[in-house]
Amino acid sequence: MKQPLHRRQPTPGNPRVQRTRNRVLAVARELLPQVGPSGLTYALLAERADVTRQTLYRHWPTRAALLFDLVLEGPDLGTYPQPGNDVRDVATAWLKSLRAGVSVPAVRTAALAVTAQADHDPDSARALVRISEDRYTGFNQLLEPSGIQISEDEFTLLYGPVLARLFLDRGQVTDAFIDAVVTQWLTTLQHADTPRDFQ
Amino acid sequence: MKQPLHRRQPTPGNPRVQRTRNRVLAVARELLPQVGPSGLTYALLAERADVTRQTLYRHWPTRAALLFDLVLEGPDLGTYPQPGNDVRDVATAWLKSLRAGVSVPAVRTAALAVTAQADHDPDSARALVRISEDRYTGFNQLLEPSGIQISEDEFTLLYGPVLARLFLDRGQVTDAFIDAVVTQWLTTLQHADTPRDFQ
Amino acid sequence: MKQPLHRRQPTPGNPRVQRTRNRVLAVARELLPQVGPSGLTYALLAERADVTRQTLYRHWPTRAALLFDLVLEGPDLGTYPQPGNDVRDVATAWLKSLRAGVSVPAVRTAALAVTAQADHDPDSARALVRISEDRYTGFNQLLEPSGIQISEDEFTLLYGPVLARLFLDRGQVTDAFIDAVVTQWLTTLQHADTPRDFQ
Amino acid sequence: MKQPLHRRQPTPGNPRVQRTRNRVLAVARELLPQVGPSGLTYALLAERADVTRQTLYRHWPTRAALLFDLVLEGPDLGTYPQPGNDVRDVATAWLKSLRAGVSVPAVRTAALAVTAQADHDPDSARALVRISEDRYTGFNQLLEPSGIQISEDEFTLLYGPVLARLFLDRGQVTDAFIDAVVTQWLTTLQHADTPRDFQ
DNA sequence: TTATAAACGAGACGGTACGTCTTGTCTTATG
DNA sequence: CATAAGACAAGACGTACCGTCTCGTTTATAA
Repeated sequence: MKQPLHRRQPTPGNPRVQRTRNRVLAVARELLPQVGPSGLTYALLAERADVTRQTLYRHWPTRAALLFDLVLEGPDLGTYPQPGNDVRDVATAWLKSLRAGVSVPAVRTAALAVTAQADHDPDSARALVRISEDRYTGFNQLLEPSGIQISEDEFTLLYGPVLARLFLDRGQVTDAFIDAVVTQWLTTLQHADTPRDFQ
Repeated sequence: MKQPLHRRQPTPGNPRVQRTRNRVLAVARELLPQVGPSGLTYALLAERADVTRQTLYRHWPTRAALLFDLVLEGPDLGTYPQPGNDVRDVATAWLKSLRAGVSVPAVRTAALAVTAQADHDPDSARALVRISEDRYTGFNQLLEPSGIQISEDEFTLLYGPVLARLFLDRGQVTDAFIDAVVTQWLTTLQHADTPRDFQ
Repeated sequence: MKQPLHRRQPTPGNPRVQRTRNRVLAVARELLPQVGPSGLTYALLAERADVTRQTLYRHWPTRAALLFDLVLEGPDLGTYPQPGNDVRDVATAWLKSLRAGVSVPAVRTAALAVTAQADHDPDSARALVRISEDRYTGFNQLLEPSGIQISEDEFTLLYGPVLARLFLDRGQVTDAFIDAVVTQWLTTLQHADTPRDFQ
Repeated sequence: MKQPLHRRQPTPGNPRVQRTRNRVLAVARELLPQVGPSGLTYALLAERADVTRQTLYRHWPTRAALLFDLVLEGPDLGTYPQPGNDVRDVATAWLKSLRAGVSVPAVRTAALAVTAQADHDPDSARALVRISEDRYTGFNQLLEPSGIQISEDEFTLLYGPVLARLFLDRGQVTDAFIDAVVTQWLTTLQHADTPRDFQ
């Protein structure tokens, strides 16, 4: 739990630095689902990535920093949802994209690890909040063509059931389930007066 | 990650054993929120509980086993929801009880830790599923006077937003938010035909 | 190294006590050469001899005590040397008997273990001296028919090379080597005046 | 008894390594006679030498390895015997040097410990044999000016009584005793034909 | 093209925790 | 009521990982 000394991190511009960084992250992504969050030690990662432990510390002074990068720089999923004016279509596409993202093992494991330690690690907590907000903002951007913007509470009503099913129930998220979520969620939007914040 | 040898655990009947067990769990509950899941080492716990590490291993051969006990034998919350025939009242009371339970720091931390390692530890995964099912069954029992029974999908629609708000958004769950969740959820129930499973 | 509490030892007369004692010693004799002196733990011995560790502690409060018994109550070798008036014959027979005794693995191992800790364990030192004196006295008794009695120094000159060869060189003690030792030793006796002590 | 993994040992050239190594050996030499062979735990040694246990394991993966170093790198005794052409003088001087060497408590204790476990530890056995052979070779080198070379059996006849007296009888080795040993030993040499091997 | 700064490899080290083992004592239940 | 079964404290074992600190060597950028 001791905070490591904050040394100067490698300059991101340097091509050698990028090479090292990308190689390590790739290996980490491959390794994480195999060995689990607690098994992804710097010792193992250094050995597999053909790098010195020292190099890892230079790039990611904290294990949390490494996990952030794994979550944030998840592999491109290609099917990023497009903006649209049909709210149902946008919400459905977005939930499916969320489902896809969380299904990538490395991202999934890293995200859960960050969440678990967020209560006792301010950095992790900050990262988590930032990710949440990014998601929220991004979704509202997708909704712009429809002229509708939703509140944070409504946003939670949308994605909450999906993530709960995946992480907590450890069950499948079928297309039917997504449909049900969206259907229910739309009724709420229709019933709501403006402003629709539940304070 | 190596699975420790499964030695014979202390006989639960023995009063000496119970004394030790309770004392350790109490100390663990106190310690966990302070030091975080990774900080709750057997070394520290042994020292604080005035017990040998060996004794800890006898009682909980795996760290996961200890975490289970922390989650399952959470402190009594007193306000356990009562069965009733008003679905809205039952659901609201149940969500508030869930909120209360997850607000106990030790339970909260332990639950998150178990969740995080469930992907790579079958024991944790099993425990998680069992907890989920217990919650589901318990809720339906509360609903019995109303003559209504809900599906697992509907159950997820109910509690998903609340836990997502707590764990992922790391935001507050206000009474108003709970009301909104329940209200939306009730519309789904009313719209649904029988059977209401979303397959 | 802590000196164990000295509890009351079992009464040697009790047949049950003897049964236990003999069984344990037999198992220990079998075990010792297999696992080595440091591997002969009370835990292992108790398990193999179907006895509680407590019982072992009652019989031999100290590990050294157990080793003594193993050395002193070595198995009967049958060919114990007979007294005689031919000094060469007696000495040769005695050396061969010594060689035989030390070749019993359990005795050999136990004796070496006792020797090694004699410097730091007064009990072991005392036991060692006693064994030495017994051997010395016994040998002189064998010599009585010949009318010759030897000094301790002369005794050491006789058996010293044999034990050195066995324990330190870790080489074979052939009959020819024993003959050479005895021959050389006899010249010393003949040259010596009376008293033949080298002070 | 399980053979510890043989990891790479520190590079002997490194001055930092030598510093550590020498400091530890010095402390061990001081400690060994005080606490005995079984009391010289890595835990104690690490504490006293202001070194981590891990460092000890890096340098001496086996306790036996440490003991070897203690025996082999015994402190210089200064009075190492000189070659000569008077066999009696050389033998006497060599025995006195042997007596001196074995009187150094640390060497004495370490040597006995190695001997005791030689039966069950091949490494110790090998080390013991090597030490024996070194002594034998060294003695014959001292004898070179005299034109005489002795067999291993004759060598054992020389040093056997001295070490037996010291280790087994636990008695004093006086100058007179050494004289007696040498005198007897010389008669054997004179009587012997060439070659003087007792096969 | 060469200096000069950085990133990196190699590896020793102090710490801390792990999971296991043995020891000697003490407690509990049982026959 | 004595004894086995076994829980416990104490502490060593051998291992693993962490975070730091040299000290050389390689690589990239700037002079």
